[in-house]
Amino acid sequence: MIQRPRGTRDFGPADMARRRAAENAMREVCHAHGFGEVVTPTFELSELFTMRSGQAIVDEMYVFNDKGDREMALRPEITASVIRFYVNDLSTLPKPLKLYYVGSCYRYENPQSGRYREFYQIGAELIGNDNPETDAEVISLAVKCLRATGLQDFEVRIGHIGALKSLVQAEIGDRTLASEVLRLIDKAEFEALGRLFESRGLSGDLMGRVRAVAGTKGGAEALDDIEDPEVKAHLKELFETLSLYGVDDCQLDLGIVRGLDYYTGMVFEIDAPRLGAEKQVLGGGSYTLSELFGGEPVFSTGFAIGIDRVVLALEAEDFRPEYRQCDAFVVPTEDNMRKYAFAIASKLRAAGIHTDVDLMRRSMSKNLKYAASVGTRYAVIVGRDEMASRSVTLRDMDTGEQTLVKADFVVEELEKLMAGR
RNA sequence: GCCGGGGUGGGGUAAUGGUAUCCUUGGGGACUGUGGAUCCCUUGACCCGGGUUCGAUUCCCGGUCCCGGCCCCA
Repeated sequence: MIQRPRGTRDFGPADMARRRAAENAMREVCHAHGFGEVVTPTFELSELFTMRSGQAIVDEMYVFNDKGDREMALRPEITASVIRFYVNDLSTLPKPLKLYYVGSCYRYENPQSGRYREFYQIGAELIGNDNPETDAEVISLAVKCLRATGLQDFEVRIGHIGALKSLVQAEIGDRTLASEVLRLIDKAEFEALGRLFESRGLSGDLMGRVRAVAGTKGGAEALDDIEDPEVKAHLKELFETLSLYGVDDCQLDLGIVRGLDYYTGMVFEIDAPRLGAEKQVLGGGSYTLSELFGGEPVFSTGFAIGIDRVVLALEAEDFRPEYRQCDAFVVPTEDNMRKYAFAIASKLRAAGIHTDVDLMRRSMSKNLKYAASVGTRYAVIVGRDEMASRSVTLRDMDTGEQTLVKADFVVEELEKLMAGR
């Protein structure tokens, strides 16, 4: 037996029905917001990702040399590919350019709850601006995607890198040191931060100001505590616009740095508290990447949702839609009725009704048992009597109620019955 | 990379230093127009490798995978 690779999963029909339901709900919301789908390669030149995130991430990527000795990597995320695509081919499209994507990503990490080596993301990028209404559009899209899946229990935290970045970079000339400080702030490791400040002879006064800014969090009322006037005005307008979109209950959290150098303004994260250690289901913010890949500088705002974690969170909320393989199962009562059964099945299928028919040459009772065990809603029984009157018997598998209907109207009758339930 | 807990048919389980229990599921049959029942038959398992032993599924070591946590999280 061949084992499945570590950190990967197989999904059966019932799992996929649930996953696709969540995915399709989110796709619909993206389209409703005017975002168009893009697909980019599953693997890229590994340079694309190291340019963005540094050489260190090679350890956490699936990297390999292809037969032409090019260094490739399975994508660990999709934003870089989308921006590469934009810079290469889409940069002359009218702005704002609104793109979304769905796909698998790969990271060589140790699997645990909600963390896999192959996982699935849906994300969106709005290319062209970083003003408050753009941020609101993107956050609102993110929240509505999650709501559309049926998820109820999640927390939106919104921050702005500008506040900390400008403070730290203005006070610390050394860029490396500054980004180290930002990293520790992101981790909320204030003891380590204190030690760093001490060893590098930085003033305790700055430390206090950093802590004050990073500790600025709370509901919309906390917006008044923001010192940086530009950040305050930006976030105030953002929160107001979000409210117009019906997105309230967002938390302000200026401690979010998202561990990255390339975010430039608003950053946001969404957690599903019912999940375990890996409870973040979404991360995003505004950034500039295009010039890194050789394009004109342009602001983008985007996010990525971890589909796997959304599905886990839905399960934690006991949201498990019923899965039905088929709506109708055509049952011949005896062997010489099988051809009639195929004709009826064909008619139902042509009408788009999810239909199964006996292929095992089983007896009527075994067929009914099979139809019940796979959760079919209606058995369509065809036999000598039905054929004689050009009819079929529809049996509701839950109630046992049966009706004889003309074969010519079987589609309409079934649709009527299904709509009535 | 590190730590803890696990690994018996497809799923769920029991026992055991002498190759394995029960339930469920799958396949078939009886039955023959509602038995979606009932009865019968049947397929199918000790994660992998090494060690100890006359003999290992059981004990020991290593690996692997799963579950959870740390680190990390673009």
